Amino acid sequence: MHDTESDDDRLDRAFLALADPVRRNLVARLSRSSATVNELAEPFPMSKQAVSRHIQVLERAGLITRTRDGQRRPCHLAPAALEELTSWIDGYRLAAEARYRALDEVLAAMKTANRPQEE
Amino acid sequence: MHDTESDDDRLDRAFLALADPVRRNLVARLSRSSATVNELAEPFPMSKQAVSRHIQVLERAGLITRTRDGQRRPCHLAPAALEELTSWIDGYRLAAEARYRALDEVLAAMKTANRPQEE
DNA sequence: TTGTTTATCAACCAGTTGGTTGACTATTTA
DNA sequence: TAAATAGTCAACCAACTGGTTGATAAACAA
Repeated sequence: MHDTESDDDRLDRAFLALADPVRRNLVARLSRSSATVNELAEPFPMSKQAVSRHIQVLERAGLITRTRDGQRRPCHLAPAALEELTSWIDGYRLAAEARYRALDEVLAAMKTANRPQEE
Repeated sequence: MHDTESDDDRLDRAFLALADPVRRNLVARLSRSSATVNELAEPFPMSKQAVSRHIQVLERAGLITRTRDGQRRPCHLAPAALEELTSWIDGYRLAAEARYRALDEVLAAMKTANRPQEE
């Protein structure tokens, strides 16, 4: 299923999944322990169906996995998927920071070169 | 400006901003160097207005800043905002990983306790 | 001043998201 | 078997996204 899905699609779904306070709250909750739909839905002032759909969004994004335990469908956080996101972000963040540091050095060097005789 | 905005709102905007391949491409481009709207729009098969709006989404999310240079409005990546996102994710990722490691140890201990005489 | 370049604003439209309620499946329990 | 529990599916609706085109503002250049 979904053999031909691009990295872009995966990142789209993952970042979109995190762009909602309810779903981020679910991620936070699941980082403490796995939980069922009912357990996850309980704190929220909305229908269980709405929470179930939020869970599906997280699952399709690969951020959580689900197992079967009788009639329950426990949800488990998928740390590896979270790690992919931080890796993506950090690649560009570190490149930009390195560039800014290099620019600072150039500016510092120019400043020194312009006033070689000062203190 | 915007004194009464919650962390949730900021994270909503930032993750939503990254949940689009065009905007992620802009982030990647800006990690190499700052650039104007025209420069950023050039590679995309869409109107300059559409790219301008993507840039506004990134700016409102705090992921980029803009300066003025005559009639140009150069865009610059904001590494600190990216770092906030990785921090948020990593907090929960590391908690989950630690919990899973602890569970592995419990399971390993139970296995050993059940078969104390087996090698 | 006149015209060119850079960038944004406004109106419009198709598709998606996030909530609702009601019906349904599947599993467990009496 | 019948009834309760866990969860999903389907239809509906308001709000938002992401693209379009046309008009506009602001800074340069002639």
